[in-house]
Amino acid sequence: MTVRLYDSQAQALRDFTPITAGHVGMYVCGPTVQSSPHIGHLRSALVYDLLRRWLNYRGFAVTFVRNVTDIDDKVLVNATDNEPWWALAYRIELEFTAGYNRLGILPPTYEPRATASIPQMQAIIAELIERGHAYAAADDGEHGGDVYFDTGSWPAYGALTRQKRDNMEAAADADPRGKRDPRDFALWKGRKDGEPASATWDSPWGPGRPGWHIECSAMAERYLGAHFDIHGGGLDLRFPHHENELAQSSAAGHGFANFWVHNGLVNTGGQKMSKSLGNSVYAAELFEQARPLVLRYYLAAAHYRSTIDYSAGSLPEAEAALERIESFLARVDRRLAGTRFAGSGVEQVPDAFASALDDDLAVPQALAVLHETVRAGNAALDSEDLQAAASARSEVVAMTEILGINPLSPAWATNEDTAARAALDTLVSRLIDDRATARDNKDYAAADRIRAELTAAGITLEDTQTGAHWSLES
RNA sequence: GGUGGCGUGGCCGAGAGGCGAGGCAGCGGCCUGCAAAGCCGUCCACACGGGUUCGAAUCCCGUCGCCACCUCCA
Repeated sequence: MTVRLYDSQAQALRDFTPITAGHVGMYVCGPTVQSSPHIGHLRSALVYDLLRRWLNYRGFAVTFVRNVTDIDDKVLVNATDNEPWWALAYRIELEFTAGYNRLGILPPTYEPRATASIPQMQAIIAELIERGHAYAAADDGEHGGDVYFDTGSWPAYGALTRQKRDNMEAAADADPRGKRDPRDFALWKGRKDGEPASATWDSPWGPGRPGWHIECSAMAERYLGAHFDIHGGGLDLRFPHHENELAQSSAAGHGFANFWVHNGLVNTGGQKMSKSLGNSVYAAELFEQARPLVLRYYLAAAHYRSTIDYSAGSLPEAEAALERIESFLARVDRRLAGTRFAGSGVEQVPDAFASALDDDLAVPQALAVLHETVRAGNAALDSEDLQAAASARSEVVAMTEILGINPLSPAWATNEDTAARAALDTLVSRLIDDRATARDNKDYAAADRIRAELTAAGITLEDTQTGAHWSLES
């Protein structure tokens, strides 16, 4: 039962062995809080939530760090006179947190903001200058204060994405400022005219702010140590962000990440989402279209490394698949109520499910096991094999619990599930009784009229051995 | 120019040398007063052309098409 993970740096599956037995340190690049969360952000966070839950289940104590990049070019650009950068950053951060919560994504062990680790960033920069891998740009009176990483001084530069420095497109840099080489990247950005004092920190190289890449290096090391187990993030961060993190941390003499994990992106219409195409799918509209549980199921269902192509039909399909699981659980609990099988026993996960997740978090195969168990459970109910039905039930609960999609979990309950539902039940039950009477009298016309009325109102009836059952059409 | 990925049945989406993943939709049957739900069956796919092999969707070579990264991006 060894967990295997695909390490993007090795470009291969590797057996996962933690640096410290029984413990896992995991760093995931969180969002730059510059604009509202979209479907891709949700997927990324969810992927690492699943990995974390699985490592947890496998007995590892996981220290999970996901940062908030609250100071960066984009944050400053999107700030306005009415909303300073720090207010914007916090407002957006709250949107992300709300989205994560709704999807049942567990809060990280630590969620550091970049602005709270400036001294740690400066310490790494100083170390890099000391070792000859970084330089302060020549002060031409305009560009003073910048510090750059000297990519030419680090032969391993390009190791993560297997690119040779000589082959890198270098001309795209519109503003080389004080760089010695266009491929060098900023560790420290000297304050520019017009930048707010609140976004400026003192440093040995003059006032300014940190570069994006150094933020993650510093926060990862601050909370997990110089050598930790897993570094995750979106595939699009591989280069330059992660390549740069790796270069600067290694050049500073730190072991850094043992495994690099990258999640696939979410496309729409076969293309990546971008502001210029205007095809971004934001979290807010997704939550309008589907229950959070459905959204979680949908985003978790594809393998974490594959690209998902989101389309209008995606969520209804996920809804249908999920309803199979939900209706089985409802059905089995109804049947088992009052029997000696009620209240499931040991909730264990089938071996096939566990080995699927051990194998590079193969959620699709794990879901196949889940659906097969649901079918077996339904078949057991059909044949009145309550023992088998009860064991299918406990397996289903255990599996969905690990994936965070247990429909019975209180996390998914809404307020309308309580008071309003009870009131509705009183009314619907009366109609169901009337219909039962009609059916007893073979007055099917009257019975069907009642059912049609309920259907029109969005209520579905199911006749079962224990009488008619109603549910709201979702 | 460099780096990486993808092309699977009506749709979504796994797999990765020999047993028809799973879901959705469709069709047939069972059940039902009729439905619904459920179960059983059915729909035997892997871009194209070569090759290796007893056997290839899976490996090799080539071709075509699509995408991503190399510039801010989960």
